[in-house]
Amino acid sequence: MLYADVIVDISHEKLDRSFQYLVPENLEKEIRVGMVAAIPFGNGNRERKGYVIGLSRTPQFAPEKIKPLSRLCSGEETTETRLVSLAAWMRERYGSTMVQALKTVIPVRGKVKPKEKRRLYLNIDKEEAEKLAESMEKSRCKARARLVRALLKESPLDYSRAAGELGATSSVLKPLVQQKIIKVTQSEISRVPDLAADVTQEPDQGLTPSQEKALNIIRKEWKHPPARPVLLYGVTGSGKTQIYMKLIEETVAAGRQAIVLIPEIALTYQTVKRFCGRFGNKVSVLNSRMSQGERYDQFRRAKKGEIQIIVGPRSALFTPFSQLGLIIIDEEHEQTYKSETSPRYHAGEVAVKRAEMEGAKVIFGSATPSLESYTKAVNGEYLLVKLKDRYLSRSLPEVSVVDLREELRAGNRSVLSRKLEKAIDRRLAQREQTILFLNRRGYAGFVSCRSCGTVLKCPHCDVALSEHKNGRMLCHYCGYERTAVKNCPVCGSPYIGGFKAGTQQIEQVLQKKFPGAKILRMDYDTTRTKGSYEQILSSFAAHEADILVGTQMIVKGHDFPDVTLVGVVAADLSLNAADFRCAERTFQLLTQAVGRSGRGRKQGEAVIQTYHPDHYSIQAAAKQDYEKFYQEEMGYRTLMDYPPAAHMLSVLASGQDEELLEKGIGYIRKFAEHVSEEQKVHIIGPASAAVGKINDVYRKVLYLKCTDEKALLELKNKIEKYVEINSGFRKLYIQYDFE
DNA sequence: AGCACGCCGACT
DNA sequence: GTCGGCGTGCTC
Repeated sequence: MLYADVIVDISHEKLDRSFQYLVPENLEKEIRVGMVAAIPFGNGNRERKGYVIGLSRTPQFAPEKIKPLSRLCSGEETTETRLVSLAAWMRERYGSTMVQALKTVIPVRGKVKPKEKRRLYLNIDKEEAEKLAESMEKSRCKARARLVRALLKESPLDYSRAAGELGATSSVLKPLVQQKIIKVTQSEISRVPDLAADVTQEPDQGLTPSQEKALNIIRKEWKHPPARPVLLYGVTGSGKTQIYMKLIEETVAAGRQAIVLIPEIALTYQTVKRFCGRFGNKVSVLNSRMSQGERYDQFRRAKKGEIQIIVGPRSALFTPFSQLGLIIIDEEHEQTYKSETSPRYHAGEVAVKRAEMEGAKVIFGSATPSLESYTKAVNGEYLLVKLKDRYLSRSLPEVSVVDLREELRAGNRSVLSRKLEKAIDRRLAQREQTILFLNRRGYAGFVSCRSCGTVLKCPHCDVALSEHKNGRMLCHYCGYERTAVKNCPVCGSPYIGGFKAGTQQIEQVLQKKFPGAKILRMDYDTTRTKGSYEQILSSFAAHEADILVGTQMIVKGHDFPDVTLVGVVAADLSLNAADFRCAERTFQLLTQAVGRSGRGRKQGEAVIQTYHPDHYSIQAAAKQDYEKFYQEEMGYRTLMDYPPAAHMLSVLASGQDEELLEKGIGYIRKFAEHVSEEQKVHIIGPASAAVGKINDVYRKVLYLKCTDEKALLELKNKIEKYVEINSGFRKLYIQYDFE
């Protein structure tokens, strides 16, 4: 007896789980996970569509009550079935529930009603309706009367409003419709977002010889299977986007579709503009501020073939194109490609998998490839294509590194070194623009005691509180708030205060030093409202200000031709994070920041301020030398058994009962030790997670390192089973994450 | 979502 | 008693 786990294709939260069906013997050989099946559902055994998400030999439900499924719908593969099998692969690869995986892959099966809006009309004239309502009130048809009265006041009436405010359930509505008193229409309301109104037609400018050369290498690789994914490594400003566009054009011309992933839509406003300009109504854009419904509409348009290209963040990867031909992952090294919620998938990996399933090609692009991708390229798993020249042979900026310790010794206590200050002054005199980059958000960051080192923390979340302008202390996780302290709560010292290096301070310092300069600030505070990103960026691009001060968000993918100076205020801020990838992140941020300078006709300059001028990530970034950085960093990863030298799995357990949590994760450790005896698995922890407590839920983490990826995956599966079988883990929530 | 079941008020 | 509206709960 073979049973199939099926998710019913009805959008309702209560049905958001699987149901078991018996597989008829003649279908046993044919059925696969991911197929769509017709199933009898509910009391009336109405036929429904369902996704097969699992197969097993054991019934989870009273066997006599399990109905057989009627038939398999699609012999041939459809977009949906492929996406469902992709979800099945993700479930296995990243360790999540099938429902979670399916939800990420086939979105918007939930509260938001799909595309159409149901509306109710009165089908009889008003007098008649008035009489009818009266007679209904007299008889006991109160709910019906309510509905008719509402329709007398307002016609048409939204079905959602009728169902919500008036409590008109189907058993109220249905008889009225049958008696032809009320008419229901299903009008389609398309929520097509207004693409950047100021899109300008971008002509095909033609390619430089080095771009042409890179294109030919890619075309050649893709001509003959197996077509490997391509890692396009091009220095900042080398014109990767033009290569993407050419490849997209060819894909669309061949009757296939393309997905372009970018880190965060709002950050690459200019990129979006360029795509819209080049491809017009063939392209659609998804962004993270869009509602679920808007997103759903775009997916539906893609499915119907109304668009050929989609540009969007991570989730755009699951656009249901029927003939997917190309997936581009721009700024491939970005952290946003890794999902923060279960399944904790990496868009790059999933892209390769989806492409493999659908016969599409993948291209990764970056000026600072992640160590993972570059290693794969070095090993020949990806094809490495280099773009070494800047577009139109503009040269890279001149970079200098300033030792902040020296500055202090020389008596300069300002956040601006003498060198940086002079450089800004020169730019102002020449009417050129400056970008100052600070890798920190908010006003003052954490507050610490200069005498004993105590840091003020949130009592619920175990993270440092940040001081805000109004003098209050805030927790950025749970919103806990308290007043500022005058004395250290531990040693009583009055020397307690913030680490003064926020964007606001820098703005104030600049204002004082250069009273005539126009300054723009861009950070989480100034970009909270819709459209403010675009406003600030276009204002700066139009040279309406001389200096732009901001956090990481300003260093990504913008072209400001008048910027000839980039200053990194404190490179150490990202270098001292408690994370094995902090050197990589620092190198990436610095390289990208430096690359913002001198993208126009004039030669650019960059100044990096730091307390660690000799660190290899800073040195390599200053010289824009990726190879050098890669060698150094890979040495460190290999020495420490960190990815990509080894593979690492983190097991995050969380729960409200701290004691139970400690016990549970201890058992997992013991189990892992026991199971992996023969393999060389290093187990680290358990330790408190980076954020040890969120909203009074404790979190502990266990790290498992192993050079053999398959062995680690197997170990994860075993732990998953172990946790499932033992009821002691019922009150703990376990998440898996391949780093 | 859509169907059956059972409660409850009104009328024979 | 009986009829029928209307809320509730379940669906492998």
